[in-house]
Amino acid sequence: VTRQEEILDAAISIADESGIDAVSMRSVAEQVGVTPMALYPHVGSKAALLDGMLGRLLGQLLPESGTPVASDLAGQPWLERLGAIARGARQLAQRHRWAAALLFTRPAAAPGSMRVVDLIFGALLDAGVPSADVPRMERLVSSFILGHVASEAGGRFGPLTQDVRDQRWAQARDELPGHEKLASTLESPVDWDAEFEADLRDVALMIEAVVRGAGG
Amino acid sequence: VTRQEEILDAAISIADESGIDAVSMRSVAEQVGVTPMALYPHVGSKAALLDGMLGRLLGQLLPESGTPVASDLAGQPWLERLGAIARGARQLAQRHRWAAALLFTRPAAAPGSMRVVDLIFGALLDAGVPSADVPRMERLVSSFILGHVASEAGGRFGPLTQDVRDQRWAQARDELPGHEKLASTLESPVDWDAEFEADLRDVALMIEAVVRGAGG
DNA sequence: ACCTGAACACCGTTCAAGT
DNA sequence: ACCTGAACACCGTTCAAGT
Repeated sequence: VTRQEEILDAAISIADESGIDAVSMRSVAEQVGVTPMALYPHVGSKAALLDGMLGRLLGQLLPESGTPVASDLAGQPWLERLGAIARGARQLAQRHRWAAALLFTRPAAAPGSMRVVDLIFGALLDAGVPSADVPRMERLVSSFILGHVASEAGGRFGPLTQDVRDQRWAQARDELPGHEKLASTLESPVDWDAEFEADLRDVALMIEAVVRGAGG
Repeated sequence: VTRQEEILDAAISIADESGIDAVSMRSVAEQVGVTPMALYPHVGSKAALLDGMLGRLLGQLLPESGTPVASDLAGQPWLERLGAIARGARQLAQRHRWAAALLFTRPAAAPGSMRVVDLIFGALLDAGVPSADVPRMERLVSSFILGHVASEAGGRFGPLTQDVRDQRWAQARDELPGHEKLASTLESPVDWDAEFEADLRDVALMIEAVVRGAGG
């Protein structure tokens, strides 16, 4: 474990416990047991620190090639491999709620992120998606996964506060006809694990439809 | 135009010109021509200011019900309506690059966001999606739209720097077989407008597949 | 009701200095 | 090579005071 990794892990643990806003050069330095200025030779700047934190997580998203888990994955059909990546991303976002938002703004130059893209490329090729469409479909699929995962982590799917619920129904009668039609369905609680699996099935339907459309 | 709206618009224009990090109570106050503390009675806090900025944009995403544009939309087939929402969201993110990331973390209690959800509900119902699946499909579709739009705005799809490109190809031969197979395709530049339209077509394929699966 | 000014406890980062 | 300490130009927010 290098000194840099030690610093990144300290920053990650602060972010996990107290949120990304609690990560400051001063708080990280204190956790490492050093002066804020001592971090700079190792991480460069605050922005580079955030990049490094994300890179370290992405390195852990999928197992290193050569490990038993990696070869288990290699033998699976394309849909299993895609699902494993999606579930891994969701798990990562659940464990590190601050990370999801960063994935959009940091161009993901981290080596780990390119391996993830490559695995999706491979799954789509095996599914029969035409080469010309694979890069676009990779962006489509990863946008959905990231969007879903960031929505869950960020609270976009979460329960509204009571005031907002009341406001919602006061408004519903005239301006929100869709909500009114779905009133009974919207009452029941949601099983988010089941929803994610159902979404993955529907994404698979989409991929198969694209393959059919291209195939003939 | 209330004083609050004047403050929100000042903050939005600062964010558009200099990024969301440039929005501070001090910078907004200066633009309004007032002391930082004078903002508090109107916007409450920095966090509420960000919520207000987002709410103001969402109010502009779709036309008020009753306007000509809104009734034009009402007469269209479901796919056109869905496309109009998606294109509106993309346009909003292009004009206000800072806004996309906030949409994940602010539970979107703004009245504007509920109208958008309702329009998607309506489109999915008209498409023939079973009521029980509509809320989930709304989250799936909006997650994709948000994910795509945030990726474009945040630079996740953007061109890598030259160093990273070189690193990529050094790595490609052994660990990135997918990239190697797609080498020729990955060279050509991407038409992002066309990609978004192609994605919308594929999302429509998915919705139709779900309808078929449920229908019999 | 609306605004000001001073103050407090924070930031990221530079610079000169230590060992 | 690695770390420290003081300093600079910023933050969001509280509080007492003004009109």
